[in-house]
Amino acid sequence: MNLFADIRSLVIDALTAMQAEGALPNGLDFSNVAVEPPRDAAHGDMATNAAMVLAKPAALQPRTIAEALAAKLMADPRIEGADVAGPGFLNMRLSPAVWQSIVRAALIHGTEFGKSDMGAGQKVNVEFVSANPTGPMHVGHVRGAVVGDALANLLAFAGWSVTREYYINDGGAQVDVLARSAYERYREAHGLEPEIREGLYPGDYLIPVGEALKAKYGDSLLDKGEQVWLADVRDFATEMMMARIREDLAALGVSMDVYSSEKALYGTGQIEAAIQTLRDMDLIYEGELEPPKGKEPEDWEPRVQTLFRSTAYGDDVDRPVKKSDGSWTYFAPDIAYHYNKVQRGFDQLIDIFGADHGGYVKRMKAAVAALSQNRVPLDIKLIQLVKLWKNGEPFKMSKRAGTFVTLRDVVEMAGADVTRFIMLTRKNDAALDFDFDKVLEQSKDNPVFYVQYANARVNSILRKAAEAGLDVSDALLQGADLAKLDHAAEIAVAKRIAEWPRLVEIAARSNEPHRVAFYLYELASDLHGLWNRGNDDPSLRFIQDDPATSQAKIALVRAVGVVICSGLGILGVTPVEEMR
RNA sequence: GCACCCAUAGCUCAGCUGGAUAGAGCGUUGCCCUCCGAAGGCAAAGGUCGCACGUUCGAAUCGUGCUGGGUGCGCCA
Repeated sequence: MNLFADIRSLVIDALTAMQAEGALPNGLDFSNVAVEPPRDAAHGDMATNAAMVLAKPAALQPRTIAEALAAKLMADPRIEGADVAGPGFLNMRLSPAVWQSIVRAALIHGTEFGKSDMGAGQKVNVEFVSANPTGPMHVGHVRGAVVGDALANLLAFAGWSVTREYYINDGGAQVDVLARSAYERYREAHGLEPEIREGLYPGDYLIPVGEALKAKYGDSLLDKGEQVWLADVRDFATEMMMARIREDLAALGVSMDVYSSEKALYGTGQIEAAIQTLRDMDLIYEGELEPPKGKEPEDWEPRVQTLFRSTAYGDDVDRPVKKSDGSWTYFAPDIAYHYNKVQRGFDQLIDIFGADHGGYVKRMKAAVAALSQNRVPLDIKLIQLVKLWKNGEPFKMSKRAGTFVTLRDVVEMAGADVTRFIMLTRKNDAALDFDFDKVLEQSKDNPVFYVQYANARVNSILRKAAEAGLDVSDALLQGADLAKLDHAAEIAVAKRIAEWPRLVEIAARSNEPHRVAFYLYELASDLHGLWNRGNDDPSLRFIQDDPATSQAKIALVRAVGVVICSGLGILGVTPVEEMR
């Protein structure tokens, strides 16, 4: 289904045949032979660098190889022309039938068109969001949630078996702070003045937690010491926050397959076991760390800690797994958690972190490399900041949350579809501006609108054609005489459609879902362009007097719509049928 | 001080894991609706790809060293 892969294997077959005939020496490595669309369309439809890559190892002139290869390739009916150009490129022109057949393939496979088996069913775990269960999700989490979810969709489309996972940080001091904050709201629910001291969470969202605590415990916790209520209130509040977070995720259209709890790792021996595994590899020792250069912490004094020899796996310094008082650092349960993922049999791990966790990447990769004996690759995607804008100025603060803009604010103001698309219009490691005014604008300045408009146009054309008395069912369009799609402008759109399966593989290989968004923009642009050419050249209008010609043209339009829907599906954006 | 990320047109950004004359959108200039949705399209102008070496047949892309910006750097998570 991937045309580029098909042509590449055609090239490889030709090269192999040349070896059999003695035109090329045996034992050449073909892995660097690439088949790509040339940047400049004037160079043809496909280009291969085979002659340049093989010239040196074969001890032949690039031109000699290229000419022999061209002659071989010309025997295939799909190849209409093959010219040697530049330093040794072989430019191929494909027969129109090739492109026309792509349109048919898209119609037959529908939104399955472009699916790949590249992942070969390997198990990949995508861990994302993992927001602390101490409050509702805020803007900072939204981009990570969208990127993680879209990446998971993309990998599934490319043939991986994907697990979406959320790691609940419910084991540290921050959930005690949550408990104390909720307790003040509990007191408030009894008519007492809450004491929201410095360091507690001030947001309104804890008021319902206080009321729920009152409903459950009555006044039995009032005027009691922390040792009486802390654990219960902590569990109760954490549970309520997680319920809230699940709702937030649902509002964005994200659902997790697995929620893993940090707290659940304590007391089960899992942390000890993970650390012991490292110790058995001589990667754990007691030692002192050098003070950080530059700005030294004021209260620095050397302490002996339990350290992980992460430098053995490329980290800059060894990292503590225990604090000087002997308790675990945050890193220790995280090691155990990643060990758990390795033991569950994943072939690949992906973590989506905020950019402020950049300093954590090397040690986490070191831990996974050590614990999996370099079997399981860990890719960590760092998500850069989102800056919100409204009315030309930075948008800050939420009335509800007190200190931050919540996910709910964003989704209510922009809608889940718009939010998701915009969050995917930058690569993950570049900062992103999110302007509420621009993302809702109905113009070509707004990529969401532009792509949605293209899909609405497809539907509009299908409606008009039906009104004109044409049968535009997929079954009929699949059988259309696509040889009638002979105009260069139409072939150009078919070429773009042909890129889709390849783009899916490129995006999946690099774990970069944003590429899908950019591709859809280009495809939309092609459709808008073709549409407008119909203004000047009536022969390019989709609905013609001749029903067979109309069907072929509408088949092309429908194929564009299919790919847009497929791509939007990966991004998690609902295609609109009609603009209002 | 060290590590990681970023630097591409006036502005906002793509750029296929090394390919040919580096691409979009905005903005500027000039065009296109008696015609399937002009909420759109076409065209022009605009570049030492931060700088300097290096690897290569070939570098925006890979390596090294700089410059400028962001993030992080034991007893937070």
